[in-house]
Amino acid sequence: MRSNESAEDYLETILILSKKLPVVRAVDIANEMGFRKSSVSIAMKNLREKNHITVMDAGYIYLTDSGKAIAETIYERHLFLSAWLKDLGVAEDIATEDACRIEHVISAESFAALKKYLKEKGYEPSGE
Amino acid sequence: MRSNESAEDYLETILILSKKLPVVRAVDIANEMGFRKSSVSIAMKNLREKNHITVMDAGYIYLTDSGKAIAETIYERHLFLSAWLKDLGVAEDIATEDACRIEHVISAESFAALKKYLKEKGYEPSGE
DNA sequence: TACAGTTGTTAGGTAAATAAAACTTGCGTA
DNA sequence: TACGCAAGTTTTATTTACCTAACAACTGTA
Repeated sequence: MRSNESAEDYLETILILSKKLPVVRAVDIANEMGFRKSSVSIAMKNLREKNHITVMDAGYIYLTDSGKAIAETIYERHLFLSAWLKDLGVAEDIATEDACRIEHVISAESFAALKKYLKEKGYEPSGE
Repeated sequence: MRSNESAEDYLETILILSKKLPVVRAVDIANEMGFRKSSVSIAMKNLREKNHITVMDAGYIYLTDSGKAIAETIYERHLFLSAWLKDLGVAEDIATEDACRIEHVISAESFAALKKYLKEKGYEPSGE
């Protein structure tokens, strides 16, 4: 249903992997997300055409400014949303799963309101 | 992306229309959701095959017990989620749009936690 | 050098959800 | 009765996102 949920997920995964690995390749993304290499290959072609990533000759994938902006927006939502759910008493794994879905559909306005609320409560998510 | 988001939306719309109209027809659903009659016709066929609705000879659409259960679950989430967002200071129209999306992706566990939180704050959504 | 393993791409296919177009059916009214 | 409109269905097409299978290119090692 959602417009760019798939692309957002790939970009977020690239951001997360780039924090863990020296370089990010298509196969790393496939392993992380549980998709086939062919699916990742096509997704990377789409992200390249939209100028959200650049791919080196060796196959190393880097976020462009626009790709990084999207990835960081989604990742920040993920951190705050999972924190909010854990704050409500939800188990960590379920909070994480829900954050993975809600992060793609919540509006900027609603997220800003949640972030303000959490910050007033003194919460600052790790990983920021 | 989600498994049943489309079916859930149709069922919720049927529930809401049944509160407003004496009978619910496919064309009413099409008008309410902004989809074509053909799309609704195919969606109703799918809901019929899953026994979530029954359709009278005159074209009147009724929820079965299973269809009503799904519709009421989603609609309850809608009411609480939009209330939560308004409580956080989000404008009503945006809170409603966000609730329409989040209601399909939040887990039962997380929703129960939010509901408990809102009830402790004394909130009881209208329309329940 | 030859072979095996890894990586990435391409081609073709499937499923879900919606749209467009053409059709049937039924109803009301002139 | 005949016309016209509203409602519903069917068929075909499109888009998105995934799959499998086949293959090319590179790397390391025997």
